[in-house]
Formats: sequence, C-alpha cells, structure tokens
Amino acid sequence: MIRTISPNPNRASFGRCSACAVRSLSICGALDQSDLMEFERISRHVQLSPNEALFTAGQIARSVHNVTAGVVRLYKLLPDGRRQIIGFALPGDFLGAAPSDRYSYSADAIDSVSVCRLSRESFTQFIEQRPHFLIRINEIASRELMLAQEQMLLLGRRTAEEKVASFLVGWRERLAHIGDVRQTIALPMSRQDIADYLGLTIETVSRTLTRFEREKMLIIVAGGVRLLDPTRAAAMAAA
Amino acid sequence: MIRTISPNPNRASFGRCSACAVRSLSICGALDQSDLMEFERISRHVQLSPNEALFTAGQIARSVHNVTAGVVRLYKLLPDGRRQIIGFALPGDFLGAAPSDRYSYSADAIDSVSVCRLSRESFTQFIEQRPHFLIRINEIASRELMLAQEQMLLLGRRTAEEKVASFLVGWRERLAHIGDVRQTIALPMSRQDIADYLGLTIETVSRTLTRFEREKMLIIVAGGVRLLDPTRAAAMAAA
DNA sequence: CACCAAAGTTGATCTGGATCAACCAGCCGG
DNA sequence: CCGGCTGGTTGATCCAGATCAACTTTGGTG
Repeated sequence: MIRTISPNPNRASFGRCSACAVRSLSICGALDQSDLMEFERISRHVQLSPNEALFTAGQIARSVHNVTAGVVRLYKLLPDGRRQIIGFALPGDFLGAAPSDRYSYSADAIDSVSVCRLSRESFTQFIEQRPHFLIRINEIASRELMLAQEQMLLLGRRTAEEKVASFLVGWRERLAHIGDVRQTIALPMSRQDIADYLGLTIETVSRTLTRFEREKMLIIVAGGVRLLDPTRAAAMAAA
Repeated sequence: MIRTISPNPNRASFGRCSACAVRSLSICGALDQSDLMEFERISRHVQLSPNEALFTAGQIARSVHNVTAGVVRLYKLLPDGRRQIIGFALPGDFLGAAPSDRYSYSADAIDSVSVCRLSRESFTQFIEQRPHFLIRINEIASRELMLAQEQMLLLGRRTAEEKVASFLVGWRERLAHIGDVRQTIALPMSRQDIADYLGLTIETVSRTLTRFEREKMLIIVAGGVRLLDPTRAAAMAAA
C-alpha cells in the first residue's frame, strides 16, 4: 500500500484527537497518549453536508468511521426501495463492525456531520497489537448487539404508540449521554426517517405525535419535541 | 470463588473438547492444543431436556455457553407476555456477549440440548490473555450484529409471505453450514416459535406455509418442510 | 415578499394480518 | 381402544395501521 511521506494534510489539526470533545465517549477513550498520537496519524478528519453519503451498502469496505459531530442515518434497502433504518449514530459512535469486506448497510449524514476516517487496514493493524483496545471494541459491539435485540422486540411486537414513545425515550437518553440535556428533545431526522426506523409509515408517526400532543404528553416544536410527561412516556415505552 | 481440588467431575469426558464435533464451527476453533486443554478445564458439559431453561433475562449472568447439540431459543418478553424470539442458536453458536452483568434475554432448549458452560470470570480471564481469541470473538459478534440488522429489515419492512420464505431459506443455510444437508429442512421449533421470531401470529405462519404447499413451493412433513422450488423461495426471500 | 418545493399534517378509505372460534390429527397414558 | 391433551390448521370477522388524497406549514430563493 502506498503511503505518502509528504506532510500530513491534516497537519493544521494536529493534536485534534487529544482535544476531541467526544473522546471519552468513543473507542478512543481506551487509548493512552502515545496510542492516541498513532491513532491521529492514521486517521483523517472528514466533513459531510446534510444527506451526503459516508458509504453505501455493497461497496467494498475500505474505511471505518468514528462520528465526532452530527447525526448519521444507518439503513438497509430492499430491491423495491423499502427502507429500514437500523440505527442513528451520534458523536462518539463507531461504525466499523463488519465480518465481510463489504458494507452491509448504508450510512449518510442527516445534518452536518464530522467523522474520523481510518483505512480498514491501518485500523486492523492498530487493534491487533492492542488487546485492551480490542476489549473495548468488544464491549461496544455487544452493547450494539443488545440495542439491536431491543429493536427487534420493538419492531416485532410493539404497537405504533409504544414504538413512538420508546423512540422518544431512548433518543432522549442517548442525547443526555452525549451531554445534550436540554428539556427539548432535538429530532434532526425527518418523520420519514423515524417511520423507517420504527417500521411504520410517516402518517402513523405524525398522527401518533399529534395525538401525544393532544393528550398533553408533549409539545411539538421546530426541530424536536418537548416532553411534558416523561413518566407517562416511559410507561408507554416499557409496557 | 471456591474451586474444588477433587478430580474433575467431568473426568469421564476428558479430551471431549479435542473430540468435539462442532469445534471448527465454534469459537474453540481458534484454540491450539494447550489452550484447548485449559478451556476444557474451565468448562463444564451440561445436558438440557426440551423446554428447560439455560438462563433467564434479568438474572445475574454467571455463565457463558457454547452450544454443542440441539437448538436453543433466545427471546425477550414484554411485561404483558408478548414474546420476540431474537434468534435460534445451533451447535457451534456461542452465547456470551453481554455488556451488562445480567442476561438481556432468556434462552431455553427447544429439543435435547448440550452446551459447554463456563463461568463468566474464567472466561473473561481466559480471553484477556489471548488476543487472537479475542479477534475471533469479535468476528463472531459482528456477524451476529449483521444478522440482527438483517432481521430488523425483515421485521420492519417485509410482508408475511417474505418473512416466512426468508426464514426457511435462512434456516436451510444455517443447517447446511453445520452439516445437515438433507433436502428436508428440519424445523424442531413450534409454529408459535416461528411466529414469535418473525413478528407474526401462529395462524399467519400456518396459513402461509399451507399456501406455499398449495402453490407447490414445498411440502409440509412431520418435523419440517421439503423445499420443492428453492429458486422461488430464494426470490421471495430476496425481494 | 411572493413563489415554489419539500416536509408535515389531516381526513377518508382500504387491507394485511390479527383475533376469535371451531375443528382436526397425533400421541400418550390407562 | 378410548379419552383427553397439545400442536396445528382452517374459517369468519375485525381492526391497527397502510394507503390514497388533499391540504398546510416551513424554508429557501429570485
């Protein structure tokens, strides 16, 4: 593989990894100072505009990604265009698990997104000699798997009302986890995205949200919702 | 933790790991002779009758398991009893991923099942000093995750017909992978299990299968189905 | 600031799969 | 050989959510 010997094109952002706001949330949280410098050397910072693609299902998987800002939509398509969103990636989230050499799903930016991009090769090399890092990756993979299993339960056995309530409660928790604790839950994704995440149609999502509003559980505001009755929402999500 | 110094109660099965029929399929396939002996020392062979529980969601996760014979049902329940089967484990499959200290799903035997059971502690110790083994675990976890994502697409966006066809095709592949290549697809699980796996009711599964039979795509036989038109089934599963 | 396109809401109607209700076929124990 | 029990099938009906169709709101743009 050819590797340039000219100055790193990302030189301007030297030290960016140590200054990274989401480092403690991400896989990089397990790295010490020297590991971090090496990580920085092999990674490249990439900016994406809304709706720009990170990668597409079926493509050869050349890179792994680490989201540092914005929200990424992860989805699978059926040949006839039906879409299932399998997840939303937030700052700190890692997109890399792949047992095959091709992406099994597509990913694109919902809003303005920043990611660290690494070639799969360097990433594989990097982890192979850092067992503690592997353990971290493992933890992340199994947490991911647990979320996926939770989502299977939701998709297979919950009603529309329960789906929407679960989504709001879960999304709020994830936002809180990355430090966004405003009482208004930001929803950067479209109604269509929510529908495709919950296995519903856009109309059902819209109707369910307006019903929640009518019932004083929440208020729909620009770019999100404000939860008035979190207890009720949580009860709906659980049952 | 107390560990007996008396002869291993599994002494009768000394060498069973090296003789294990599913070793090449399982995580143990990555172990050399000495690792295998150590693995054998810390693992215990357990037999389960049909419908006996391996573990239950919410319990403290003391053990990890490796299926060596039979089929295991993995599922989650809602408080009101609605059930989602998140997977069927076959010989060679490993049940261990858990980011928390409690099982996030329940598992029980469908038919007669044999498993290797290890305490979580010894297992964690075991892997921590064997990076190559960790890599293997990782591959397995990401394959698992990919399957889960495929299942999300199925649950969220496929019709009943597509669900049943996908299930049959996928199950046939898994059986073939463990060496069961009879033209009759064995279905040890009940219709209710299939329904709970596909997010359908027992009646819909039954009706769909009898329709497939009427349309000469397959024949329903005791304990399974015989695929007459695999091409058609595959087309249904894909589209 | 008027226009247009895209996103979201709302209403009317339809339907795939759920629900409710028999019924049937093994299979086991006496 | 019979009765009952469990798992599976089949039929009739229902309904949650899909589909179809306006309509409204929002946000960008000449």
